[in-house]
Amino acid sequence: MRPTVHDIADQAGVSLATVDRVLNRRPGVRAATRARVEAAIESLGYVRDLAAANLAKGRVYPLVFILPSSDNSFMHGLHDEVRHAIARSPTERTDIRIVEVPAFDPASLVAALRQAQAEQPAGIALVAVEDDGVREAIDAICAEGIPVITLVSDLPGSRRAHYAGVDNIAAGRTAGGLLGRFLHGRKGQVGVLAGSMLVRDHRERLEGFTAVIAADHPALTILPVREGRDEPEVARAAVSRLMEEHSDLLGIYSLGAGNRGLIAALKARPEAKPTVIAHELTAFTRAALSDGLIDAVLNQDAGHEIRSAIRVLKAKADGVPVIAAQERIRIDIFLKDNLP
Amino acid sequence: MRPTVHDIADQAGVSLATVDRVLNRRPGVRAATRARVEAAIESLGYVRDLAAANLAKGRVYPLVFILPSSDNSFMHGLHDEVRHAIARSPTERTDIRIVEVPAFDPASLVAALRQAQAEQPAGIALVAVEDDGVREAIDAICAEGIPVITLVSDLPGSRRAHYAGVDNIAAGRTAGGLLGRFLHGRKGQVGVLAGSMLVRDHRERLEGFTAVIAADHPALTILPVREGRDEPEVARAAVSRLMEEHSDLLGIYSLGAGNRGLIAALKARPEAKPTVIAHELTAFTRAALSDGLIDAVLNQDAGHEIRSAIRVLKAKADGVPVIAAQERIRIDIFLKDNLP
DNA sequence: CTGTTAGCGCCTTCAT
DNA sequence: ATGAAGGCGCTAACAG
Repeated sequence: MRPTVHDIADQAGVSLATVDRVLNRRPGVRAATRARVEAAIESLGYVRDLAAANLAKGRVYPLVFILPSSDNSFMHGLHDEVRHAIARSPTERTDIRIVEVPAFDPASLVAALRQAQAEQPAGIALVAVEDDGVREAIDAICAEGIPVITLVSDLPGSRRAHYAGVDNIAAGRTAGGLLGRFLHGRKGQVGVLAGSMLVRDHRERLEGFTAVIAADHPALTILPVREGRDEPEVARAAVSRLMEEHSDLLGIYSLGAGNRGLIAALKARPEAKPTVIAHELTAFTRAALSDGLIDAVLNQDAGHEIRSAIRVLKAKADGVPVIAAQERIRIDIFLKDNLP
Repeated sequence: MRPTVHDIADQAGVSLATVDRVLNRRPGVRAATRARVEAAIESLGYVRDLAAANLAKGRVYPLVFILPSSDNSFMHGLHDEVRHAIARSPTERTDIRIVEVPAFDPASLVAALRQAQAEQPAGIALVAVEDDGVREAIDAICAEGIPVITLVSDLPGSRRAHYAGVDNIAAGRTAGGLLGRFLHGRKGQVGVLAGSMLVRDHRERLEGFTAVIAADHPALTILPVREGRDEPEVARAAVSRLMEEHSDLLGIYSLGAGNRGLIAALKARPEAKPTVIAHELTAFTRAALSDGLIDAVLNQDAGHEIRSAIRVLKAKADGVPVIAAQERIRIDIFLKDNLP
């Protein structure tokens, strides 16, 4: 049988209340007594039953998710997954609030963070934007002991407790490796469509992509990056122009969202079909994969990211460890042959 | 506040004990009373607090994992993951026993199932072998209300409650798609190395592979399958022979385990480097990927499979639903560019 | 058939 | 500074 608080109390010769004070680092215990209790905990190998503790406390985990209000399928999916999590709240003891902020807008993000902080939730998750003000706002929250984690796009240099998202440099490298092999030694130019160079995930994907093309596929030249703001219409215009200016384009790497626009542009010029690698599996990219318009899709599973974020926030709030391997968000690669 | 058993008792005008009997479908309640209680449960929207129930019951989940004793890295990894789960048992209320059986041996598997059944555990997981005796043994256990799930290799036609493993047809299709694109229109022969055609996962991978090659890459011819028994030495010999007999081999799809042998054979003939797709990321395949000896590795994450199997078995034992998307085991595709 | 009561492991007033 | 007692939501004897 696992040792309980009663065993500790017996062994240390104190009451349950004192044991509890020591366990929860509350004041009102003489140093000597505390030491006795701690010795008992140690020697018995006690580990607290979190479920029982939560039952007694009636604990719920108020969490705030700050998400950009971008109008693209990936972000819609992310929102949906948070809503699903909200539906599970009763059994998971969570109380999740979604806050929407304009995309790529540091000031709004900082304001949202401040407001979330005022609520003193058990944890905060956000899609970060690379900005020092954001960094400071995050650090201020962490300083209060509230765990903050980044979602989808990380913010190194901040004190965030965790990043729930893929390794974007590896994602970019993978795109480069696939595109290079699919193009198989042909010589020519490839274009890159990004959302915004303001977010770290897009910058890192480009970095990985560029590195692999340069190292392993020197016959390919990368054209200057076009930005589509992750908005379908902007993306469409950018890709159309790209294809007009370079009629002999061999490939396109779409490393952001708004692929609806990319696909529209590809459809508009069926005679010049480049090899295309895109990110995020949505209804649109899925159809394009099936049709052969897109050749491979790199995906991050929004459901996994959200569930992982919640598990990690709860664990951090309780100060218990997580299973690291379980929380690594993987890059899914989809070809038309393995669509789920 | 969520309704509790007390609320039900009040509303139905009965005692806690009666509510509990109804909730747990135990006998000793008049039909009329039962109906009243059920009406109260319904109208209050009651959902039981599993954590509290488990606390009261002192519940633990005795589970049996039946694993083949094959000497290859993938199976070693699978064993390791179960051991990790055993280490977490205290906090997860599980009590896991590992049973080892010879690989590809239906009779031993049936014997192990019978013995596990005798223990009346809360659930059983096994790596299935395609065999009617195994099917019957599984069905007999399910008939007793003990959930059985298949791991890595499924057994359709049995009553197993769940399959924790990848879609092997899709895996084979993916291998075919990648190999075809990497070979990019070249004309010639490709070889296939399997473990045994007795296990369903290998048969399905072959099926998917063959279909895609035939449909999308008609310039490629698939040679008759060689079996390596998932044993490194047997696999090495098989591949060596294959390469000797076909000096102009364009590609190899290794759809089973024992890739240590495949790699040794490839190294022995550096002058004739075919394009190679293999399964399972291990220390050996990882090194071969880095070295360019293998071009892509399809992987199933053993840790995810084991954790998923445990979650599902517990859920089935409790009769509660699982999050389907969370339990889908994905096919990871690794190139040298996205090694974790 | 139905109800009373104690208790799972932990936390929290309220006294002392 | 410490302890006694009651309760979280649920289950399980044991009585009636």
